[in-house]
Amino acid sequence: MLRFVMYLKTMARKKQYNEQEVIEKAMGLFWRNGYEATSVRMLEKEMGINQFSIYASFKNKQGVFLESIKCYKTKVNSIKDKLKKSNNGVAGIEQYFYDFLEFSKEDSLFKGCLVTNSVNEIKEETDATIMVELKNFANEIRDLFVSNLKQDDLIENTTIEKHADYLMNSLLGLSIASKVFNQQQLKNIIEVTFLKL
Amino acid sequence: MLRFVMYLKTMARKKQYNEQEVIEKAMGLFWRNGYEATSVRMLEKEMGINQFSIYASFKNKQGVFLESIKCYKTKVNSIKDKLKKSNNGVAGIEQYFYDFLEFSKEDSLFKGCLVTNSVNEIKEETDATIMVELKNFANEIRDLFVSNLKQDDLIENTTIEKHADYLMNSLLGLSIASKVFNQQQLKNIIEVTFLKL
DNA sequence: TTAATATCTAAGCAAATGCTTAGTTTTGTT
DNA sequence: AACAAAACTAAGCATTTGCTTAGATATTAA
Repeated sequence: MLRFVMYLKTMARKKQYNEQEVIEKAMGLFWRNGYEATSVRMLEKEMGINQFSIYASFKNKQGVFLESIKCYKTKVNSIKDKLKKSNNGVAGIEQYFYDFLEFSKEDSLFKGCLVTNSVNEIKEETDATIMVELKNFANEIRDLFVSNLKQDDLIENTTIEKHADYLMNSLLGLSIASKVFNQQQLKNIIEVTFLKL
Repeated sequence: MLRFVMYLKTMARKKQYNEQEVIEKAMGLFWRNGYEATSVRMLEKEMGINQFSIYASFKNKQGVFLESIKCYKTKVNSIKDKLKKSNNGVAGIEQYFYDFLEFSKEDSLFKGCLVTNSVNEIKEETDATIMVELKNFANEIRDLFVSNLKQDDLIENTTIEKHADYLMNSLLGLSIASKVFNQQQLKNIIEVTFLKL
């Protein structure tokens, strides 16, 4: 109550930007560029707002990055949800691989997975917060693999966890492979990965 | 001849460091830290020589990095040669996966593959030279996979190339997975990867 | 209209970046 | 012993880094 009154009392000029919108742009830059190689000046230009506003809204560069990861996660949700609802076992997982490739492509450039790229850059000791965030993300997808694997009778229950790890590894690989190999090779990779499942 | 005389004439003070030795130290730093996050001051300390010497020997930071990649390649040769001589098909490749994990481990920390890490950091447009270098490296290992796959009768000749891509993808994945998953999971990944080959 | 205050612009800060230079030291040749 | 020249030290360069601050502007409640 008191707080509400105080808010009204101190309410003044409105923000001229939408935090969600500018974070989406920041995310794109981090995705293309990586964390270290993205400077606050570059963020300014990309987000279209002044440094003051960046720091007012997100505290610091790491804050912008953490929000970008959150934003990335919600974007990934579109293909994650599809997998969640698929209910067709391994086939659904295979489709997820193709969906990921499409998702990570901008024009003809493959950007990989923002989270995977970050795992490579962030050093556990100095940025434990971010690393925990990243490991959680990987495990969320792994869990979806587990539940889809259970839908088929192809894989023994005892080896489902192993197969989930196997599939996560292939997916992580694809994040890098997409930057090095051509489209046909990427298709081959997915094909062979699921060949004997 | 003339050149030799000139060399003798201008011969003066000797270098107080061995270029190969200091590059090995630089490589270790890049491997642990990545390219962007490694500053010339850090290189100074790690290599144990002054900035002047760094620039005299390697031209610039990128020069140090390129030499580090070369150095990394010769280090990898130890396990690559083992694979080359193995002559036992898929089993030899599987052993290479384990050898790589051991090779990329420092104390209890997995550093991944320096080249793979770099692919993630370097953007094709700005650092084309390095990217070419990295793609070549990946293809060299891929070629070894091809020739080992041919040693077995397990895989049809028509699908050997596909399987080589598949294995390269798993290996790339392992470079990241080793930073996120535990030892048992890594073992599971390799096990399943080779289960039906 | 006016007072209060959140948000803006733009200039500025110290520190770190990659790289260079001036000047000293060490070495080999004469 | 004296000279020439490569290799050293250490200071310094311009630029960029992440972040802050002073002051102008806009918006709301009274």
